[in-house]
Amino acid sequence: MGTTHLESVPEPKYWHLKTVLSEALDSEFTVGEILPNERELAARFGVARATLRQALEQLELEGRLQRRRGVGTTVAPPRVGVAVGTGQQAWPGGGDDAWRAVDSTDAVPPSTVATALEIPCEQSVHIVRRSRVSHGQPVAAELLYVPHASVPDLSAIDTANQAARARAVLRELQRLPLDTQDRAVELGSARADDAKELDRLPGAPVLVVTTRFFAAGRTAALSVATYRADTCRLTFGASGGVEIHHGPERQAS
Amino acid sequence: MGTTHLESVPEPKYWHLKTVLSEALDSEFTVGEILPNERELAARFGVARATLRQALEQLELEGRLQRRRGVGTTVAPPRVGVAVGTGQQAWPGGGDDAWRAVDSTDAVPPSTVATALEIPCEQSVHIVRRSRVSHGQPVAAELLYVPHASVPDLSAIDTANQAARARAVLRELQRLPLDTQDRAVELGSARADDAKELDRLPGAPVLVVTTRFFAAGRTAALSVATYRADTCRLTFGASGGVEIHHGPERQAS
DNA sequence: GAGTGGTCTAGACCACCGC
DNA sequence: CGGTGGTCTAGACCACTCT
Repeated sequence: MGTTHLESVPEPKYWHLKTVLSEALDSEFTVGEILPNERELAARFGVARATLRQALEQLELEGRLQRRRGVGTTVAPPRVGVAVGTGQQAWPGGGDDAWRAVDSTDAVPPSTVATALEIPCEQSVHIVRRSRVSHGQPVAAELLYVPHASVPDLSAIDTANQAARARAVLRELQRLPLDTQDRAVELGSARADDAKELDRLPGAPVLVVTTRFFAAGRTAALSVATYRADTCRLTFGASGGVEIHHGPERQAS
Repeated sequence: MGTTHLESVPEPKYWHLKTVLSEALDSEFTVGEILPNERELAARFGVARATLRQALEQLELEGRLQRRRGVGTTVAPPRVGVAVGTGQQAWPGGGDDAWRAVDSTDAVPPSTVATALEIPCEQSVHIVRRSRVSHGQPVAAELLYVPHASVPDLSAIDTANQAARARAVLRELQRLPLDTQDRAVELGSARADDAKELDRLPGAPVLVVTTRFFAAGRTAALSVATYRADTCRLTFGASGGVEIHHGPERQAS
């Protein structure tokens, strides 16, 4: 009959495209190089632009590409390892801290945060915004929620200078004896304000790191940090982390 | 003059749709409930199906929805906390381990893995496959790469019984004195085989946890575990983790 | 077989960047 | 201004699951 159903499970075009592009990136392109534009690439591969974009989207998700509106699509450098937990427990804002305090406000947190802090809903807390830069690129934005009870001696603050206010909250926090902390990592999408800070579009994939700080038998602070998922590899433990992934794949038989 | 440019920055339709749907999920739906199908939803909101799908995709990415071909779209339960690091260091396969050994082969690993293991390219290693189930759902698939040098006493193995072979490798590994380990978490997309194991489509977003085990001054083993990003929240540290996120958002002013 | 989500097309217009 | 990626449309067909 001739029709030896070669592909009883034909893989989707965009999936095949992704593989082809991925191999081309390994062999024919260098980091930072700009690719042909989407319309041309689509024509070259004989697919609709939407299909090509589906492949590009995945490659961007995997940190292989970087796309910027009005500019073009470039080959991304390998993900930067970003140290998240050094092993020992520490308050935010300590000596070797990679963060920069931006400002601080006093507001009612989302109800989910209030629950985690074990405080009543509608009760306001200090909200410290911080940002983190690595290799010249913004990689993370953080909201640190600190109940008033955790920093009782914070008084007569200069409300005008927001950055100073933020630093004052962090300084007061250091004086508490830190008991333990725990951490969770999950996938999320960037809210509008985070996206702006991370130089991405709203909805961009981010890794959300939630850290709870315990002191004096209470939850003394809660940090919600959103990292750019396309450019970051979060590392835990002593050393710098592992350099793995995407590369000429040789499948285990 | 009536045109007081209400929306000088008109947010995209799919973004607005996502917000509307998200609020509807909070108030009008219960976990497990199935939503109207995509064609109907698109008609109801007066948008093209592709646009609706863009909103659904994001909600699925955030763990709010679960979509299954041939079945429908359902409201997802909150993400399950999955303990990844207990704080203390331990070999895989130890007593309280949540993993199930599947099988083991002997093959040449990808070059990136060979580099991390500090072994020559083309040198074969033990590759142990394991899978992890939580609340009755598969949540992770792992490939554990073990150089032959790390398990020298592994001899006369029953090559027929793959699962037994896997357990034998893990057992031998326990006898090594573990020095340290380090860990990295990054976003990836599921390879075809992982996707099958995780009951997802290829390309589904996953959290890739790479763990390096050091013993006797060498990298004694390397684990690459892929977790379903839509259903999992990876927790580190002692307790079960934090329950945060997506919920009626009250923005800090 | 009926109904679902997944893929794909060929177009259009918009928002943004750099010249 | 021209060129880029981002959004959106209205259709079509396919792969899958359930009954």
